[in-house]
Amino acid sequence: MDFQEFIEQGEKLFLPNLSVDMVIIGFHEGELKCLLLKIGDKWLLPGGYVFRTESVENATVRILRERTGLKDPHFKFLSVFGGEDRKFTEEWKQFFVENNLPFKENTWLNDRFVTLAHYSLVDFEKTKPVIGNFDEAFAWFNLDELPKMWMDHKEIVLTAKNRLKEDIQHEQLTYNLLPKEFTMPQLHGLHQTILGEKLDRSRFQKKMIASGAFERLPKLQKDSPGRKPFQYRVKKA
Amino acid sequence: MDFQEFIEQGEKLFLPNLSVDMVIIGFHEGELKCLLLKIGDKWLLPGGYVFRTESVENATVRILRERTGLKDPHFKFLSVFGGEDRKFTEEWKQFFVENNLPFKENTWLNDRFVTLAHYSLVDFEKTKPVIGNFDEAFAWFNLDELPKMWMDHKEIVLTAKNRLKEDIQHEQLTYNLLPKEFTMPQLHGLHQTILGEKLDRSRFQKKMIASGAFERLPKLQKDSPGRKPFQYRVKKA
DNA sequence: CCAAAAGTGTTAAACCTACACCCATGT
DNA sequence: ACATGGGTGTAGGTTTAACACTTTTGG
Repeated sequence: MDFQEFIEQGEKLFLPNLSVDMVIIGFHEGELKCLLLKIGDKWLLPGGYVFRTESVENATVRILRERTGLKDPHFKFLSVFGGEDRKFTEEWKQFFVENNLPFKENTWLNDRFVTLAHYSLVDFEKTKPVIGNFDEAFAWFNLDELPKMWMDHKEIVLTAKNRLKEDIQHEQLTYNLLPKEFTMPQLHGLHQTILGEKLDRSRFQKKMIASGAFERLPKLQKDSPGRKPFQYRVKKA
Repeated sequence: MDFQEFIEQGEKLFLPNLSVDMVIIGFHEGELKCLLLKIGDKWLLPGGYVFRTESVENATVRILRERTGLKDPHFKFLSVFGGEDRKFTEEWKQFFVENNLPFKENTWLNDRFVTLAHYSLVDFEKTKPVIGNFDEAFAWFNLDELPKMWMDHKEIVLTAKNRLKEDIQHEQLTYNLLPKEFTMPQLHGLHQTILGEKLDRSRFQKKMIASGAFERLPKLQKDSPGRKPFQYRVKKA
């Protein structure tokens, strides 16, 4: 579907007033990053709309795949953002004007939207972002150094950041941020980054192993200075 | 808004293809009950639609208040149900025909709906249910003895039941199911009912008190057989 | 005074914490 | 050999579990 089609056909193809947004989180060089797209001079979350003939879940996976190139991306529902005047009118207007496109006030794009926000944890190395119809660029931003963003999108990212902190306490899901095979030191550092605090190395290691979620691979990794760590993989059910 | 208005104006007033449903849960005579409404020969969850000029949250509270008569009802988001063919066409058709109403296939009521399901914990005694536009009756059903229900509404109730089990482990929220002042034996029985298992009385009591969420009232309650229990109240922040 | 209900104690096991210690490896 | 990074051990405190004990009250 190209640009023109999208604008013209959107109203017929998609469920109106409903969008799906994704906070796509990766881990790179000890920092949590979030994938954003640029439209005009501000950034926004990867997102999309639900086809009238498609389930919300399907739309979510489809949108994720389109933007990340991943076959089977992880994702989890985050929250509904449904403010009474949640519109992107100003942002779209600016974009259309700047690009010499014909701006119409009453396009479906300018309607009030309820969005179903999700977060997705991805392997930074495996993720090959692809920009969408309107997007000028993509970039990974440190969760603590977000750029100017559309509407409430920054708030959505911060909600995801906090939710991740909570979820990590109850579920084993952070391995989604690492390659299939990873070491305990890597997982340890990741947890410290997410929680923003130091975690005892010894205790962390034992807790993770005791959780039974991981299986140790007899191989060791090639590294440089110290002892070589074991690798781990998520235990298949 | 009366019946006719609702059908005719609905399309203009409400966000299309989006509904809000509520699993309203009460606790009565040692059993968890769920408030359902009757339309035709099946039952459904209290629910409604979001005004175009209203936030989702506002709609949720409004719908809850309308059906329960409670001023400040508790509620928590449950899940999105967004199947690709989630329609009530058959159910509405049957209802309209049986009531000699003119049925139109392509009314907004028969559209595909994405619903935002919530659960609400209420004080059974304080809740005075009110039926809505189409409803013939309301009733409280034991969560384990649900009647025939519309579409996926039974699934939604079961999702709420399971979610409640999980949430109870992490948050102090079950007091919403009891009167403002309650005893530990009451809270104990409630937890046992929700979890479906026996909990050590001694440990439960100490855990609850240690949580610091409750304050003991020096009063005792009048009862019949044994010792009189303390009453507790949620500690104000 | 006895049974029932509610509250409190007791003990052992399990778990968490904060380190200390030991092993492997590159320089 | 030694600094670095990784893995494991241990002593202490805290929390949990299971059940025993005590207090209060109605009959």
